[in-house]
Amino acid sequence: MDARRAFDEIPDPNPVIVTAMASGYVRNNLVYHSLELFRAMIASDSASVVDEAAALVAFSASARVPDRGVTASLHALIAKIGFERNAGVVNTMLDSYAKGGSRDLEVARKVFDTMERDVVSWNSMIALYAQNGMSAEAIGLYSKMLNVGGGIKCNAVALSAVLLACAHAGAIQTGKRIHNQVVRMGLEENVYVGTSVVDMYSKCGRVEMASRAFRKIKEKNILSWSAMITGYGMHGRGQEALEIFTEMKRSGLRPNYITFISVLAACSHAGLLDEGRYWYNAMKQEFGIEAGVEHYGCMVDLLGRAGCLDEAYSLIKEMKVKPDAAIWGALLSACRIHKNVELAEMSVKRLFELDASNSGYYVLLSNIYAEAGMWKDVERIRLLVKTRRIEKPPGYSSFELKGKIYLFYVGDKSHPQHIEIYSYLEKLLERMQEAGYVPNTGSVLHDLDEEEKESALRIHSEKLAVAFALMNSVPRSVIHIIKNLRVCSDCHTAMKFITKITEREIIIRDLQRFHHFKDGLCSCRDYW
DNA sequence: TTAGGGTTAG
Repeated sequence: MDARRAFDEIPDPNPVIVTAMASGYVRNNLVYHSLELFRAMIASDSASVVDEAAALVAFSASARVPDRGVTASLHALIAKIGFERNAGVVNTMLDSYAKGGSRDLEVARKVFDTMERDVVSWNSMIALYAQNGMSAEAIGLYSKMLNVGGGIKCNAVALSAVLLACAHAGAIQTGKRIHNQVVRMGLEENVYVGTSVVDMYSKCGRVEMASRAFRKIKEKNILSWSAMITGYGMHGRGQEALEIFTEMKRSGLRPNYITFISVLAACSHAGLLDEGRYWYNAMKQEFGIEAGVEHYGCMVDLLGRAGCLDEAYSLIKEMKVKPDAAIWGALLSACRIHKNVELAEMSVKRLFELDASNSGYYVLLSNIYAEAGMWKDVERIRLLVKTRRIEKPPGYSSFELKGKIYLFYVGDKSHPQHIEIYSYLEKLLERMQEAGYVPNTGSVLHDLDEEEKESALRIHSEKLAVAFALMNSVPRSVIHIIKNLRVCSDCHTAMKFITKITEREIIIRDLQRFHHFKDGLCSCRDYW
């Protein structure tokens, strides 16, 4: 590096020069070299020569390395040289605690609570919560900022951070409130805020609102377009996703690695087999983008679900990158749809070599055996789960009522209204069965007798959440449910009957995509 | 010759 040679020739570099050198390292991703300079400063006890700028550069460097020790020694240094009240320096430290490898949000919060906060401090803390999936904390802190923030007003940065939290939680009511604030502040055209609004509405099930917000963004960048493509894709509206993609290219923007993940995922959700194949090839030939593991994942999913299991398997075999668990998982999932036990067993073998701790794969394989009536193998998998001490993340569904998020776990009885919810659900099930609903017991894991299987299905979290929503929401309003796993096929069928009987619209976001249930039909046309 | 916070996939 030329800069380093020049730096070494300076006999007694002052802090300005040291800082410039360190910052050069950070820009070139040579973070450790940068930190080395600051370590030397700390060690030589020359704290007096470290100025504010140097401390800022040091912390932004430490935010990029997984070394909590560095952040901690810098933390000690700023106290020593009297920068602990300097908002600029402390804000950067706050960020480095949470963004460095330690992901130490608790320490970050402690720093936040004791510092003299300015608008950047609030925004950083809200963003850190939002980026780490702690939506309730992010939304709560945003409200706190407006109420007790000592006159701090929200700005574009706070809005995009809190919108991310709403998107993650599927908090449509809060999201709409924030959107109103965006409109009042005239920030609809802002590319950061606008893109966040698009993302929020997409992930809260309102793709039309997302589209309207998208049109208002003045200078759309690649992220705005990708967000809109993803939005249509998640809702199974593959053709519209492709139209946006075409429009993006016409506007002069070049699609990148992530854009193609959005495009291929959209094809996969909508079952657009030919289009998916076409864009997969064009990605390399026309745009020079080498397929990454995520693109292969989309293609295996697309081919597999369309029933081209052999082609999906061949694609995996010819991959230039090492297939990861998600790839074999996509094939396994396709094996379930097309009831291919043999290929499923092979996929699982490869899966367990990569990641034997993920409960999802055991459940999937067990379901495949169960649907094939191979109960002995189901039992074998259950034992494996036990002996390997595999922990299942509990399945839950959530529903937002008057701005508050209610969570329902499988068989949940913790809700104060649970007796009413269960009896409401019983009555609903009776009416559904009169209308022709037959519980699909094939999706039950355990080797239970038929009656037991039926009662196991009744208490799935999405059914509980929908019952609660029907009991408490405004009549005729659309019901939004967020689920942390995939919807099972019985719940999918049940929702269709529920919309028919109650004449209500239900939108469920699961781990993969959206299902819009209306008048006894689902937007996915049962392709999922 | 230096300086803190925000948006896209799965």
